[in-house]
Amino acid sequence: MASRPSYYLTTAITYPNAEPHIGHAYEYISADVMARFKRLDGFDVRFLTGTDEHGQKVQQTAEREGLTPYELATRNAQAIKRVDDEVLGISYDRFIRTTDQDHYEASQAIWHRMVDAGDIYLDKYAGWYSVRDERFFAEDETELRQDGQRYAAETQTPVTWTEEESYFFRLSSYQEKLLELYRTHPEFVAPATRFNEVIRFVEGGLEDLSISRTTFDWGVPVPKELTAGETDLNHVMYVWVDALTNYLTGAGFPHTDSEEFQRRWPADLHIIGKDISRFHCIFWPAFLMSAGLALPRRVMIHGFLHNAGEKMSKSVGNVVAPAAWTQTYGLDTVRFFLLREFPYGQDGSYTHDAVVGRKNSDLANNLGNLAQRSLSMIAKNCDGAIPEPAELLRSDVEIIEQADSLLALSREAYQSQQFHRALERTWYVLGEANAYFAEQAPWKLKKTDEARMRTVLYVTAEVLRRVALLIQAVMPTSATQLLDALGVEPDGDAGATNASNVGPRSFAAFRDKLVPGTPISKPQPIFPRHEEPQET
RNA sequence: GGGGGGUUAGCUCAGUUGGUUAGAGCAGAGGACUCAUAAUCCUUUGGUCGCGGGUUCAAGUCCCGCACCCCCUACCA
Repeated sequence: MASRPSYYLTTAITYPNAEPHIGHAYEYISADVMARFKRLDGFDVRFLTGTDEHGQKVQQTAEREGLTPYELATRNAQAIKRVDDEVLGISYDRFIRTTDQDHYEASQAIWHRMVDAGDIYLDKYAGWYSVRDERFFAEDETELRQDGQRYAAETQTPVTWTEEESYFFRLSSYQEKLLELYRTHPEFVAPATRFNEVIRFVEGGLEDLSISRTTFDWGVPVPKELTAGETDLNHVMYVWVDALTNYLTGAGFPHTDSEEFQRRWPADLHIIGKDISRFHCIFWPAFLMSAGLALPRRVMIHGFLHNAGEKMSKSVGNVVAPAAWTQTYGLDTVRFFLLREFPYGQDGSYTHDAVVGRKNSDLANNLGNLAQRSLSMIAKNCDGAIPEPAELLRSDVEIIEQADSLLALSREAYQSQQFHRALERTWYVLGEANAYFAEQAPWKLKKTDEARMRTVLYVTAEVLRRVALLIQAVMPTSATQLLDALGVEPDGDAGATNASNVGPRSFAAFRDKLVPGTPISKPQPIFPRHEEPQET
């Protein structure tokens, strides 16, 4: 167990102020696929997801609804967890809440470390504040109008000069260190276009960062022993200090000597959306450098999903709930579609026709039908058991070798989260397998050369087994059904836990072979075509 | 305003350091087969590579200009 390499990955934690939509599901699913793939590949995986519950908005919403902030956060966190559990089948190892007790300890501990490093100081945050927008604007983002009042150019709201006591983090002193990090670790952020934006931003100069608030109290308190003698005000941490630290909490911080922390930190992968790349690619490594902690190995920034090219928004009314999709198309289809259709890291535009196209063409026709036709022939013509192959011919060896190549190719693609590449190549091989099957025409061989027929059916089943192993991460339920249908010994859980590290359904068994004589049952279609609901 | 990216078949996109007749999938057309989920296989229609110049023996691929589209330009999560 301990000898297996660790793989620690995280999603962003969600701010629980709205129902999760398909864009959230995209992040959870892609991280889940990554986690399952690594577990199936023998890694000791830890997969963290959860909710970011502090901040002024939660506090205000709670007040409006007559709840305490914690009650509101709990209610909404449960709604998100329910989507993970009941709608999307997310195999997280811990659902972390930033209100968890150990997270308070972790947040205060990293703050302590940054103070010890001399990177935190008390000052005043001053700027043009818009009460209506609840945010500050820079001088050049405002305009003085005829009425003598200053307005925010972006939102047209009046602003007033406001000074507020705040602790600051010496971000400015990390500019060169960050650039050095980017230079020496080109794999630290992907995709490259996002990374370039980050680099250019840092090159443009960094100002110190305000990292505490005194105007509300729903947050992790800055330890009193650290503020004594400096201020009488109660400071809570700026939410991003608290939020980012969840990744450390999930690894056992602040117990840096613990076996858990030693094993899990640094994280191998943070999966995030493009809206929060700055926090993860600039602030986060700077905080960690200050705290004397190792940096995560990679930040992967996924794109946003658009509904038929339009941004999802409540006002337009085109927001898709994950459950609406899984009910319409099926969970495995949704998972497959999201990873196959869009290059990970780019924005994607979905339509009903696009989902149905993938479901019918890729799943039902190319994969489902190949399984159904080959397994049906085995059930009817081979005494209902995996047949014994005769000597393999060149064409047999070639298709087996193509299937074989998919493991290395998938590993490489997953290593850089190029999910679509792995799937694209897998379906190319399935196309080759369909051509092989048609060319060999086992239904004709049945009348002329039964031994050859058995060989063709065996080879086809063997290709299907390897494909099924690999796609467990993407479509755990369907792939499990396919492996069942192929008579592969039941084992593991399609990557849901480390129980999938070894055994006949792990990647360790990729080059094993189907055992002739293993009985199979009469096949049932695993990937049905899409049926439009009856119009009435 | 400044910086960056994009514009290739009906649709979604690949196109390496410039080099022979510009590719894939889906959709469309024709044929084959009948094991299979009206699935599969074979063949095939379809592109002035946004527009205009330029460099070069040779440009989708480099340079300049133009037109649209998108992203970034710090403290809302």
